[in-house]
Amino acid sequence: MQEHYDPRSLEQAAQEFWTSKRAFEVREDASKPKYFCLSMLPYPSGALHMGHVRNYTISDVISRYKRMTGHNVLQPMGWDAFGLPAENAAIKHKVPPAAWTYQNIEHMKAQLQSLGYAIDWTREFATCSPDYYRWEQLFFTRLFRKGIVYRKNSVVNWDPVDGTVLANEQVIDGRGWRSGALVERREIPQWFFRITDYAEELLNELDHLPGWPDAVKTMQRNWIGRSEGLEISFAVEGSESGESVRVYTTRPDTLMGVTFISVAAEHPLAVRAAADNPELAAFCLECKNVGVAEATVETQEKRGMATGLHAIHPITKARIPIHVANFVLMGYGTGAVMAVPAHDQRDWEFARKYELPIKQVIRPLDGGDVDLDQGAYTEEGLCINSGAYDGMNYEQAFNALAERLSKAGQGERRINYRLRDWGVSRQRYWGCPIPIIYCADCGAVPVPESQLPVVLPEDVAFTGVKSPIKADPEWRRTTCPQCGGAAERETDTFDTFMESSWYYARYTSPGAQDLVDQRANYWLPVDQYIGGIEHAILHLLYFRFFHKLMRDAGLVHSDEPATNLLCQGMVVADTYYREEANGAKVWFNPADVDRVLDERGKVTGARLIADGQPVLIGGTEKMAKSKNNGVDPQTMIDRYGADTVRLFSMFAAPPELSLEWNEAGVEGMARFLRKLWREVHSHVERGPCVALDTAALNAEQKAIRRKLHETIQKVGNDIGQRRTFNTAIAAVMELMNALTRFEDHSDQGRALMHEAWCAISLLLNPITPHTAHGLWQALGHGETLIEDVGYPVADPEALVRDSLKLAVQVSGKLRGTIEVSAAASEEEIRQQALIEPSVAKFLEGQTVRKIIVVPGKIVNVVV
RNA sequence: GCCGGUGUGGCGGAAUGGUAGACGCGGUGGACUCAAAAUCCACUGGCAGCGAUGUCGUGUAGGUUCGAGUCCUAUCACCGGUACCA
Repeated sequence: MQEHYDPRSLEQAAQEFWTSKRAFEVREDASKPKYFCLSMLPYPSGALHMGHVRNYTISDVISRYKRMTGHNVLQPMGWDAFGLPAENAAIKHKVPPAAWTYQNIEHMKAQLQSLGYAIDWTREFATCSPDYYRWEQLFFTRLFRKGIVYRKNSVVNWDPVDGTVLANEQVIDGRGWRSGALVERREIPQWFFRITDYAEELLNELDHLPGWPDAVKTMQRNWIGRSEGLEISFAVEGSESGESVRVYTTRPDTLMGVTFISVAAEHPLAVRAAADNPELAAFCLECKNVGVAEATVETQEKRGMATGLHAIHPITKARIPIHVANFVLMGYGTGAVMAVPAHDQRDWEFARKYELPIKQVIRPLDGGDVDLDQGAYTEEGLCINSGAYDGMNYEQAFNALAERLSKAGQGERRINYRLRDWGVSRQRYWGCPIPIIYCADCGAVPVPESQLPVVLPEDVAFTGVKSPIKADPEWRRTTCPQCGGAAERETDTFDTFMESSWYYARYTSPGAQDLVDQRANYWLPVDQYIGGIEHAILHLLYFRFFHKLMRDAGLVHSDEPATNLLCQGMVVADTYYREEANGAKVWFNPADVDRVLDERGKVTGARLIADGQPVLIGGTEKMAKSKNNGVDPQTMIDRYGADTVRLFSMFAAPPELSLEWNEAGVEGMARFLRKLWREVHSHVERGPCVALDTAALNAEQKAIRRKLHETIQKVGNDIGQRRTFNTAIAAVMELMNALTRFEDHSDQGRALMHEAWCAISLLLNPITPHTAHGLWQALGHGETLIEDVGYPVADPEALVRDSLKLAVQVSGKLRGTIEVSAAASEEEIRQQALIEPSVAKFLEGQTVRKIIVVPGKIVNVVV
């Protein structure tokens, strides 16, 4: 055994051993329980960042642990290779998106391998490969025939100067990021998936996912947003054709309080009214001068304008003005809402601003007063000022109005979802081509299976604004699969959420001549899925939806893609900057900055190492290029070794919280591994030891052995059940501290130490597998694949205690502790607590009212 | 705006409603050394006290409970998502 801990040689040796054994290549094996451990598909952005390291280390710890508990573990890896950043890089660096992407993959794969993950690399793929996306195209054409996909108009951010569609993140303060032009909402035809047909199932199945975080399930429930209400028709005044405006409401009990109607700028009524009203036309145009992002629409100043048109209230027949409002969007619901300012806060503010009437029609159940000068009353209550409906509660009024309106043909009950159908068309080059051919005679025709894949050309000159396949008439030109006539290909590509919605299934079936084959039903569903919380809604909803589509196509047999989900927090770091004369901030990397401390170790300032001059401290933020606070994993691996980096990532915070990168902390982890190595080394140097005889141990030895087995129990539980790797590591550190203080070189003392060092090697193996590999070998086991050794299990006999320490409180305040026999009765504990001197002095002159004894924990004497 | 989350020493964090601050970092003092690095030992939430000890303390304000960091109500700050970033 080497005397000093040398991560470089240790890690190389372990990795070569695993590779030569093909240790992590797996196939279906009916004799073992399967375990599919999956990390979210990485985007090959250029270099591995700490977020990746954290994600894959969590996954690796769980994978190796599960393998050690006898599971057949699949841990795959691949690349989410299509996407916008490749196009941006192409513009900036004049490299084709494909070449840039492949380069990044090669680099990042080497980085991943240096971290020693137990990945089955034979299953790797990149989603930009035609061998992958051809099956996605095939599936799309099948869904087209089933009627799950359809085409309709929808709005996009349009940059009128560049003549291109912008992503929401490319719209900054309402302007295109490159051109600076004000963006416009523009309608274009796009392809959609009928995800709303699955809304009910996507909602209900959340109740059958106990292994998913509540936060994710709650967000998905709210996103789907199921509501029950009425869709009501208001006749438009003076319309000969019987035209009406339809609104949806979940508060039909407030119908008598409607004082105006708001419609979107694109609503047919608004368009008609604007035709002979230049002022209104200008306003409608202005309403469209804003991006499509919900956050933008909902935070802008609420504005509106009267159309001059009126609707007729279906019950009271009152004339109700119709307004255009900038916060109502066409295409979400009916593009029109009934406004009840007395009982809806947004309508109240709008009515106040434009001096529209506010009519109270609900009074509180408790009979209290409502002050409509302060705001809307939005709670449920009883109807007033509502004629025949006065005195009814929410449900009674809802039912009565539903019946009356539906009899009159003016409304009906409806279940509505906030969830909208999934638009999958993107007007971009670097994505999977949508396999549709447009024929003048036959319309939109799916590309036949025999002609798939529709390959995206990779060797292109891409300069920015226009997609090469849109610019190239030759690529577009084709013949109609139905009539053989001249036709054109679709030049839009898929949303990249498409590729990441089914990749997990493809991992199970490499080489299959369909999306998947029968192997998918051995591995699926995924047993543990791990990724960032930022994917809580979109990716995870599409992922669940796609699984149901595949199920309904007979490809997989489960209802949900993943039974357990772990959402890890972000990796953050300190930021440092200086302000330039023009107010611009220049950011400095934490590695280039020294912090100034006071005598208590509190940070009082910071200075740049290069010039010794002060820099400002900008707080702790997510590692990002824009703040120059990213820490390169490769530098850390080169400096400390992969195991130290893995250990710190798991130790610094529980997985769900954000992790603050701190190099001093990393040094602490390196120190721990060095110390562990040194301790095992000196143990091994003393030569072989005798077999452990647990019956022959003295009291001190028994206490150490109990500590050992308590730690074994805790670590197994922390890694296997609680997934709190930080506390598992802390427990091992605590054990090691106890062991180094335990200087007992007797035969049984050394045998006990041997048991302990062996157990620690195995306990730490999921987290620091290279070090564990070296220690296990040094402890006399030869070069072994530790994953096949088995995870330590606590010896119940070692856990037995003779006496317990109990805390004693007097009226809830801690006053002392007592040592009681493990067999002591409650009465004995009571007596002992009362005579304990530190307790008794607080009882003088007091009357003991009762004594609460919580077995094994605490005694509370209430006075 | 809306939905979800987080808030505990100088810092990261620990704590099935039961001894708040485990473990690590940082800091202070000491040992070893010609010296440094490495390593080892002791102390380290605030206040009062030589000390024993007392007292305050988990964003803020209330509440439930024998007992609240943990549960409830309100509120503030920060983070994530908000349908074309992934």
